Amino acid sequence: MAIHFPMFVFHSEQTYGEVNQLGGVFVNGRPLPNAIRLRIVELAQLGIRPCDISRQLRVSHGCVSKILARYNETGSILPGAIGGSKPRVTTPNVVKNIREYKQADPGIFAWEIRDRLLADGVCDKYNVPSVSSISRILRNKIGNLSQPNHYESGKQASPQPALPYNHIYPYSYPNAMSPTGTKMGSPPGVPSSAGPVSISRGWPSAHTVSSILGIRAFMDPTAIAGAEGYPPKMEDWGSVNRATFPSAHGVNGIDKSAIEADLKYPQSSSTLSSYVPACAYSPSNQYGVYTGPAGSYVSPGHHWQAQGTSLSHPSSGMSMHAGELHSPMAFKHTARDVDRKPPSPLSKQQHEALSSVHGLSHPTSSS
DNA sequence: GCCGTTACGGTTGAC
DNA sequence: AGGTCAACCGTAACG
Repeated sequence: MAIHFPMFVFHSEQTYGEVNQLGGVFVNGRPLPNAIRLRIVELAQLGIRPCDISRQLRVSHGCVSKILARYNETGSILPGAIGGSKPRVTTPNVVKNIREYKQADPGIFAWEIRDRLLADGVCDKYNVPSVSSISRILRNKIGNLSQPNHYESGKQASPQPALPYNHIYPYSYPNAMSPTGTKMGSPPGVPSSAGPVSISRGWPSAHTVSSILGIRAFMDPTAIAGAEGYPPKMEDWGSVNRATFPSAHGVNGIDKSAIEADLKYPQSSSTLSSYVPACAYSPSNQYGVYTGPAGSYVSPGHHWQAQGTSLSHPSSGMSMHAGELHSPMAFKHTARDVDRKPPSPLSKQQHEALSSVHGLSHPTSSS
């Protein structure tokens, strides 16, 4: 077979990505959209084989394998935390102590804090933060104590992170819909200034979930800001896991709002916790949808809706409703496969699952 | 043909 | 402010 060059897709709609051997669109270095991840797990739970899922969703089998393995292990469909580094000296305990010192004496100097960390035995001479690190901690993690932010106030009460890593990290999806439903006009990589919320970075992507799924939320300031308005802190990574997720809301059932939240902020929404427990999350993992002609994972304008199957994790008993993945993928051969050689007798449910993926729209095959 | 694993080129974000 | 680096990503290829 011919050598396959990943095609670089760049749309007039300001989306881009590459096309894999299966015709699916992906963005190198970035996780698949949660919608796809969810679909993978969903189909697997219907008994559809990974190889078929791979073909159906046009995701490499290695990726399907990885996502399913992770799901089986952690119960989470979400990708891991991307980027950052584990704190070397800025441990939660150190931050906590610094906060206390600062609260007790708002005028305290960084060097005094440093001395106190040593004196109190919080740190030893080998791991005590530098003065500059302390300054950064004060600036970035503690901020103005007279105006405690949600994150800190929320976190303070608990030794565990209240949230996973990234609930509010908006990418500026070039083709993402603005809160008003209008397309963002910013070119890739250029933070949009149109919205009330400053988008920290541009994320040119063909995976704009918003366009695939019609999710507005990536650009929705209120959604982006979430309840906290602050990103979770990296130092909590180590303890961020399913056990740390509050299960208050989670009745093992994830409803549409949860899915939407998921799509918006992959790991952060507490509503997600029941099925995305394991995320140590990087704020940035979400991008959207695959709009490339080759990929066309989801038809723009559709909203992700919970209407189909429910997802349950064997080990946790969690379940979720999967939204329908509107994917005008070209299932030329998949339809054939199903017709000709069902991998195994598919149940009616399985057929429905597949057809929900297949038959949505025409293969655009515009690539 | 299926699937687990891994090299690779890429992104991310705390330090 | 900007570079570093270790985390992650999905694909492609191998066995």
